[in-house]
Amino acid sequence: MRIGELARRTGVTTRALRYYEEQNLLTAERSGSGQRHYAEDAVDRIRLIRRLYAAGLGSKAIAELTPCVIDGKATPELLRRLAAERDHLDRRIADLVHTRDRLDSVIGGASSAMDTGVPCPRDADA
Amino acid sequence: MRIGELARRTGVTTRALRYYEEQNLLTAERSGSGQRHYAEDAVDRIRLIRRLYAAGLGSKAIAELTPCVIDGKATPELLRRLAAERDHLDRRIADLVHTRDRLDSVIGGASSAMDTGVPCPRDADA
DNA sequence: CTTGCCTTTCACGTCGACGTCAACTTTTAC
DNA sequence: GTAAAAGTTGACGTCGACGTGAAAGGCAAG
Repeated sequence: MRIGELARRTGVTTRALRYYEEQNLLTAERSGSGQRHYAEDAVDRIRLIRRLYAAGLGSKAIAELTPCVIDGKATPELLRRLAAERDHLDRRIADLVHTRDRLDSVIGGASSAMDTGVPCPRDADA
Repeated sequence: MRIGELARRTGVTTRALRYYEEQNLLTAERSGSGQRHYAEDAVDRIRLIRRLYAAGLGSKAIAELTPCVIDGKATPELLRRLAAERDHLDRRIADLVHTRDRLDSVIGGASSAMDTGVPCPRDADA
């Protein structure tokens, strides 16, 4: 398929697809006239890339990690890298959960302040 | 206290503190010569700001929300806003947890691929 | 052949949260 | 009194993941 169809099927713009290729996240066959042609599994690959972006990884990290996932070439180094990213992600999640809880308490305080007309208590913990 | 001490006590740079003021997230008294002077509770306020940034909010959203948290002026509108941000955050957390699990399975696949010498299986679900 | 959509590369624009000089004034320490 | 340290405003730089034309060539339909 050509770039337009891949874009429609994945929901990402053609600009993004060319950008991914520029960042070595994606490769494509070229027809004689220079047009990109993708195989079916490109769709899955895009999905993988999008998930890794969603995980907070940058294009550089993704470029280093995808060969492992795609080709199964898991060097110990890459495994360490993956584990490191996983830990990173874990901490981000914990942070966000903490923040959500704080936000909840803020909401609680604000609600009761509205009910009672009394300013909500200030921040206490770290 | 002046800006340098506040910076040391909060761990954010003076540049960031001036930026926060520019974005109306923070106010300061001025001495005759124009230097900023902060009260003790500025430290807590910075922490609040940092948490909201960590929650993925932008300066604009924070500027709209902090008056509520600080002054207890919780209008129904602001409460709606807070609740909306909370839900947003909730979804982000769920996404990240999902991604982490996917990353775990990738790690699992890569490990076994290393052990068995067999390429890891391709992506299956959405 | 031409119309019209798709594709190509090039290259500057964007947005947000600051970093990083620069040029100066104020405060502090000796 | 003087030098170092810390403060001020102003303005341009950064980084990342694209957006957004521009100028040109490619491809099937009538």
